[in-house]
This record gives sequence, structure tokens and C-alpha cells, in this order.
Amino acid sequence: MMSPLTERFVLHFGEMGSRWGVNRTVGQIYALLFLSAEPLNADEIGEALGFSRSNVSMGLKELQAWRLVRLLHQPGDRREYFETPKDVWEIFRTLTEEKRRREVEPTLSLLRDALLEPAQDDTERHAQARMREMHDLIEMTTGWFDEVHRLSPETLQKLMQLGARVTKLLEMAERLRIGGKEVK
Amino acid sequence: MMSPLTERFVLHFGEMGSRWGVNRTVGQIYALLFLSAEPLNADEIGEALGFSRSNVSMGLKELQAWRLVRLLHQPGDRREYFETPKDVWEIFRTLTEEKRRREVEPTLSLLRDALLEPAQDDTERHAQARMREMHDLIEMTTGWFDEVHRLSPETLQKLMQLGARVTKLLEMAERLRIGGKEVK
DNA sequence: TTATAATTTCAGGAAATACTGAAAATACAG
DNA sequence: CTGTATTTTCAGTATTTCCTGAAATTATAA
Repeated sequence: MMSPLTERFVLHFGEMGSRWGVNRTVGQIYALLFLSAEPLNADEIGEALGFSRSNVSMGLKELQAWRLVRLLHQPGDRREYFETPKDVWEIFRTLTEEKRRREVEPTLSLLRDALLEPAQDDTERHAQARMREMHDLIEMTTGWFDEVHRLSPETLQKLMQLGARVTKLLEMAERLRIGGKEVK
Repeated sequence: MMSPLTERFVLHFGEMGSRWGVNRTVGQIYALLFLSAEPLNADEIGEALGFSRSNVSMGLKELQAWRLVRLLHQPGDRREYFETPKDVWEIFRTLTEEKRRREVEPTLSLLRDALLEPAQDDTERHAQARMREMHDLIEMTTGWFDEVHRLSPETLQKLMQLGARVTKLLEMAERLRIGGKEVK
């Protein structure tokens, strides 16, 4: 059975799941797999969490769609086993990529379409101006995420540790014209 | 009535709302206010979206709890009017702050507690090691967000435009010992 | 193949969430 | 104050989402 430590974590992620657009089952399955030292099969998961076999099956399918768990086989056992990626940075990256694909991209595409429509009156002109602001903000932040995703974990870590002191670097960059586009 | 442009945007945000932990009503109210050129009162909102007065009232309350809309009064009118902040960067900042307060902080606090417990066996030791990894990742990324939040929109924008070229800057920073802690 | 183990699908019931209208509370003009 | 306009609360209902067990499908060992 689950240790009290694991159980608390699992219950917490069940609740949090709803805020991330997945249900309690999915959150709990993920949490259990994240903590587990070895891969688990669907029966083990169902038993540990008290869910029906079919519920576990659906939950695992969703987690696979999110690329948050991967399927593997144990030698001499024909059941499917599941595990989460080991590297938490990789998990973080996957999560932001999926969020982007599911939420950000559809929104961007709606905004782009809306901005192509000719405005009929002042109200629409104003609405479009607002949409343009949102569009530009989203495009800038996601574009940045895209680039930063490609950095190695170590570089990323350095950047994070740098924090707000990055301001100093930016000033320096301007003076030294490192930003790619030459500064006037 | 809503223009087709506004309507599409509003419906989209209604759907997206659910993914952000708010319901359709709340998402639509926010979207309507975001696009509106002037503040709206609850009756106007309810009529535009086809929601009951009480539903609008609850939705506005929630949006205020998120600090995503603010209340104001029109001279000579005793009804309450609502608007969204104008600056999209400010909106973005508010959103991340609230998300942090509601999701990240409770998780961090759970992890901290769990890490203080003495491990009973290897399984628990492994679980704690995983929790430590998650804890450190979250603490690092949110600590970084905290600092970056304090930057001016202009600085932030420069940082974003820099994107992955930030690597070059980091190398330079190490050479010049700008990172705050002196490099060995 | 065939038999059986394992997984998935899905209709229907259970649970959770959202929404409404009526009533209560609050705010404010006169 | 008093009366009225405005907002909020909340119990009940509608809607949506979740979860299960049985049946169907798929995979694999013999």
C-alpha cells in the first residue's frame, strides 16, 4: 500500500489536477508514477488508488497524450508498465510545450484571424487594438520560451540563478552590441 | 449587441476558461471587458452574454478575487462599473502571481513538509528524492519569476527579444564575474 | 490457429459544478 | 430616516463531468 508520504502527495496532485485541466484520477496516477521507484502496471495503479481498471486505462491514455508518462515492458511479463521521465527539467519542458499546443496556439490563431477582418466601426477598431496587444504579448513570450527551451539545463540554470541581475547584462549587451541586431 | 468579432473572442475565452480553472461565465465576462472600450455594469454584461444577473455577480466577484477586473463608478450613476487593466504586461504579471499563490505555494509547502519527515524505508527515501527534485525545480523557476517580475516592461521586452542569444551573455558574465557570487 | 491474458470502449449511473430566480442585504438619494 | 435602486446570497434545478462494470477488442503464448 502507499506510504503516508506518498499518499499526501498523491491526494494533493489529485486536487491540483483540476486546475491544470485534468481530472483527479489523472493527477493522482501521475503523482503515484512520479514517486515510484520502478514502473507500475495498470492493476497496481488501480489497486493503490482505488480506481477501476477502466478508469486507470483512460487516465493513462490521457497522460500519454500529454507525453507525461511513457509505456514500457518488463521482460517476461506481457502487461504494460508505465513510468514518468526521470529528469524534472524535461518534464517541465514537456508540460509547457503541451500547454502551448493546446491553449496558446489556438488562441493565437483566433487572434490572427480576427486581426485580418476589416473593422466596421470604432468599437471594432478598439477591440482589434486590444487583440493586437494580446497577440503581440503572447507571441513574444512564447517565442522566447521556444528559444530558451533549446538551451541546455545547465545554461538555463545559470540564467535562473542570475535572476534580476540580468538587467546589468542587458545594459552591457547594448553597449557591446551583442543583441544580434546592431544597436544604432 | 456584440459584434461578430467580439463574439468569437468571447466564446473562445469561455472555452479556455475551463482550462484555467474558471468556468465559462467567468471567461466570457473577462473577454468582454477586455475588449470593451468603456467600463460596463453588471446588467450590460448579463444582457450581452445572456447570463442571469446573479451569475454575472458571482463571475465578477471571482474576477476581482483574481485581480483581473477592477471596480469603478461613473459620475451620476450609482451602479458599479467594471474594467480590465489596460496594460497587458500588468495583466500577465497579475495572472502569474495569482497562479503562483493558488497553485505553486501550496505545492511547495506540501513538499517542504514531506521532506522534513524521516524516511522509513527505501521506498520513502526514493519518494523524498523525487520530491526534492520537484521542490528545487519549482523554487528555482518561481524565484526567477519573482525577480524578473520586478523588471520594467522595457527591460523585460529586451530580454525576450534576446531569446536564446542569452547564452552568449552568460558566457561573458562568467568571464567577467557579473553573476553576483564570484566565480572561482 | 486457439485460448487466454490484457486493454479499451462505452452506455448508464453517480458525483460535482454551474446557473437561475427569489429573497435578503446593502447602498444611497431625497 | 424612508423608499428605491442595486447587489449578493443561496436553495433548488439543470448541466456537465466523472467513473464504473460489462462487453468488445487486441495481443500473445502455446
